[in-house]
Amino acid sequence: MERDTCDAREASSSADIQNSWIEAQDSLKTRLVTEDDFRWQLPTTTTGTTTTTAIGGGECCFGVLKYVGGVDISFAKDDPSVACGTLVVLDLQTLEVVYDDYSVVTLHIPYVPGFLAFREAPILLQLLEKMRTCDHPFYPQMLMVDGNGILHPRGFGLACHLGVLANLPTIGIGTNLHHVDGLTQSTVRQLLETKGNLGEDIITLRGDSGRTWGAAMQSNPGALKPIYISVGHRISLATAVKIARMTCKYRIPEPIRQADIRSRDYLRKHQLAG
DNA sequence: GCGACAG
DNA sequence: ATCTTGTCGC
Repeated sequence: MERDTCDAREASSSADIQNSWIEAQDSLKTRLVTEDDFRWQLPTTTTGTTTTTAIGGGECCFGVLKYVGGVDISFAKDDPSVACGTLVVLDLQTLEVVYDDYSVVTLHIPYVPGFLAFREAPILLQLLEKMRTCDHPFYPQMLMVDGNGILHPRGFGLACHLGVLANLPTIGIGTNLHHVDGLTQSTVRQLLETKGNLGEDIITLRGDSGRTWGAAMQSNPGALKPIYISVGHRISLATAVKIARMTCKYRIPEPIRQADIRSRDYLRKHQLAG
């Protein structure tokens, strides 16, 4: 049990770890699907009521999107390593929570920008797996994630990571812009302002390279601050935006908002926050 | 060298 | 992410 007085012989430096993380991201990224790849269909909303798209006049062959999942993690105020992962499932028609589950763990991996998944994905995957292995009838048909999808330095954020590993369609929702490919808050603000005069509340996030990274949407009529929507896995940006719109009761899409609120409540109620 | 950097 | 109550406003 010799006590080291210096870090010279550490097994791996943080640079080594980050390089291994980059390799893992690049490897998982080969399995990423950025187009619609699911068997359900979106409900089509008409004025006031929600109806399903008619197929052959009868019942839909593959079902309609009904169970939308949301995941988030909150942290204890005094100890940032104590985290509560939360999975909720909402009924898309009513936006009511029909399932929720929580897992409090101690995290040993720090948050490093660009590598959020290595800190947060394990606990969230565990919650999904628990639900899937018991064949829960409300297992989500798709998942909304608090964090970006392809809007990420290497095009593989938390939403992609979770989508690939859980083999679920996912959408990334960010509250703040992770600057990538020349995109900045000020450019987004300017573009939204211009679009706003034309009655639009959304812009496509196109970087200097010409690549489309996602969309910025002013989901709350009054507020200027947008949310950042990006493709996670097995879903197109157009579909992701539609679903984000359908689930926005307030600024943050309801599945994520509920996961966020309940996650924090859970820590409070269990007096794990201090 | 300096700033930026999802949660 | 978290520390934090009420408060101003639509």
